[in-house]
Amino acid sequence: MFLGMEGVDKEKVQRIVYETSKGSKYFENEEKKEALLRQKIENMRAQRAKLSAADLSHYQTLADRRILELEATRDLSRIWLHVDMDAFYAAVETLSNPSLKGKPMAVGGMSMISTANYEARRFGVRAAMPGFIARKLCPELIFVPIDFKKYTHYSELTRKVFEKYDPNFMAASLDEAYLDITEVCKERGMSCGEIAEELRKCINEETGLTCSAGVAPNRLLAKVCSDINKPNGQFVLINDRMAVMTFISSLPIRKIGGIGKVTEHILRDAFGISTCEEMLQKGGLLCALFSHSTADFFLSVSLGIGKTDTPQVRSRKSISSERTFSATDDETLLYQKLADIAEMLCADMKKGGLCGRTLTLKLKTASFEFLASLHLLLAFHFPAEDVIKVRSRAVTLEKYICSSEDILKYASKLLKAELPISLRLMGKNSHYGLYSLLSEGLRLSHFNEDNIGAPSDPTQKTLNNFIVPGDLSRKNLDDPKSLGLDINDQHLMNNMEGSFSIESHELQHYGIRDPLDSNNLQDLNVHHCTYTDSVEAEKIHEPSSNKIADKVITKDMAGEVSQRKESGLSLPGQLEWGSPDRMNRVIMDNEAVFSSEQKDGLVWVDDYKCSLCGIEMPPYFDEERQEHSDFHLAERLQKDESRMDSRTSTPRQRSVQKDHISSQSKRKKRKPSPKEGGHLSIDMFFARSNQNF
DNA sequence: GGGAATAAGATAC
DNA sequence: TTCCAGTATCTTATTCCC
Repeated sequence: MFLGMEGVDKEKVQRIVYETSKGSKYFENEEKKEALLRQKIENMRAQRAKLSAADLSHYQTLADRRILELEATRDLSRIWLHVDMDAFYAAVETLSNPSLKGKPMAVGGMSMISTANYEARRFGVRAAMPGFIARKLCPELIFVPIDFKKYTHYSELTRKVFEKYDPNFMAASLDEAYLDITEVCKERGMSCGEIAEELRKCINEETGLTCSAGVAPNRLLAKVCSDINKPNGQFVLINDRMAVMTFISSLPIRKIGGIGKVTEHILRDAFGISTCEEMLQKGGLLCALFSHSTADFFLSVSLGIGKTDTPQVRSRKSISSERTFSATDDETLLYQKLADIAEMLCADMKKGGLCGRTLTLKLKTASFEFLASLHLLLAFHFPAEDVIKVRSRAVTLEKYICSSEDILKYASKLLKAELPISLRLMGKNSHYGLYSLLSEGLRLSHFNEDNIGAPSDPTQKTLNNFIVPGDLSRKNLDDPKSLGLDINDQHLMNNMEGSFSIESHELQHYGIRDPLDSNNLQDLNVHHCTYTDSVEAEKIHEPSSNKIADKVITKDMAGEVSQRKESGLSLPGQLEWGSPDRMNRVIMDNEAVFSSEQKDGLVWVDDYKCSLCGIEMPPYFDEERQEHSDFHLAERLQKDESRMDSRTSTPRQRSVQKDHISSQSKRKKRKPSPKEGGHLSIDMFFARSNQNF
């Protein structure tokens, strides 16, 4: 039974959650993800159907052998205790404000709640639920803001107690820990149940909080056990093989740490597996259709085998900070947010005494929006493309960094290379095709814990080692000009002494500018430059001493021109060779780069009917016609963009790909990723559980 | 082929 | 009214260089 779920009207909860979230971007995104999952399940079913009797027999033999091997590793010599604090954050808040006792309360805000007390859970309010939905479920719900300082304090109190029972206990989070109580049981001549009881009592005395405990021969099982008599209870699974097998056989797979919603769905719908016993019975099938490590995990789980060793101190591998905000494409704001995040990250780095050399920028983009002021345009329905997308861009530096200045410096370069996020076609009254940012995050990894703060010289070769000095075809991110940074960005880019470069396949993009690359638009928009300035800027970017690159540019550009002509797309790059009229227009409008009816293949049939969609618009609707044309172009570019996006993933790679198309490059073909319809790999789902349990 | 770097996707709390 | 977080970890896949 789920803790605190007694008396919950599940149907009512589901209906309210559905009605409240229906139509939101999040909801649409979830639906897309579910559709994708269904497709993957179908693929797995199809693969299963292809297996012959001989195949099945072969894999069953493999599974049987593996089961024997795993059985041989079963260790029943240790006693593990998993402690889980009951509704930790909420309980701490109630402790510091007793008037909350007995009232439905949640810790968090309107956008997200972290924990709900048991009174609130009876209304269906859960952790990781948006506050506004929680309030719909329970209008009298009291919201308490998160106060990590408080929780950390109480967490430390619990850890002092844990230490008495196992000095090497493993903290899984602020409110969870694993303890090996084998020795303490022996030393004090107490049963594991008695020790668990005493520990829980001690925690309650020290903190005033209650917790639940699970005792079992390994961590995987101990975790499952601590959930059984929650809250303020415990469950003991004795160290006996039969007891373990009986316990595990009827256990729903979802109760196992590492089997989440997706895995449960796959196992249930593709293989009819809902319990661990069924998982064991269908071991052959699992060996046939999953990777070795995944099948291994499934089999060991179904035998109730988990980790029993106390792992070496595992040091942290990365540290990150991210913030979500309301969707925006305001670059000044984005840089400001980035600066804030860099500050936060720096503070955390200093707290942990860490320095890292790989910086990763994470961007969450919102869907295309189609806003139009003209009612005529609203006659068309443009389905949103990708609803929410996460991009990450990383760079590995030669030196270790931890200061907010350094973090911001390199983070700004990464962000700059991504901007503008939006593919904008600004008409006078309309605003089409727009990506805006929902969140930014920064992560630092590759720590140098031995030499904190000091610039060091890692023995590993970095990409920088391969950059030939003076090879300007490789655009160095230390050169603000090479990224099209304007004066306003300079405040973010001082102290440019650090070496910072990017991979060669990406560099092509910088050396040879893609006429369709939005960064070009950025140059035009941000610099407010004239055509001449633009060409000058272009010259700076180009490898003046690199004849080969010059040739490539010519060839690629020519390829692009002919391609564009064939496809009927306009070519912003043509500005540099094209008609003076168009150049003037860019100088004047500074934004309507793409405007041209002919270029997107649109013709006004009989002078009033759009050849592409049939909408009728009289000749004197000048502006409307122009915008209508832009609209078709936006649609086309988006299709282009999403097609490229599904094949490659980064704008840089897209650009490179385009270059390759035109230059007939012999670059290797990429294997389809799982995203592109390949076999679903869920190894990663279990990596952590394998590690932890 | 191996190692390193990069990018994306997924899980858990 | 509000309209779905933040942090850490791991795997897979790809590309490049040695």
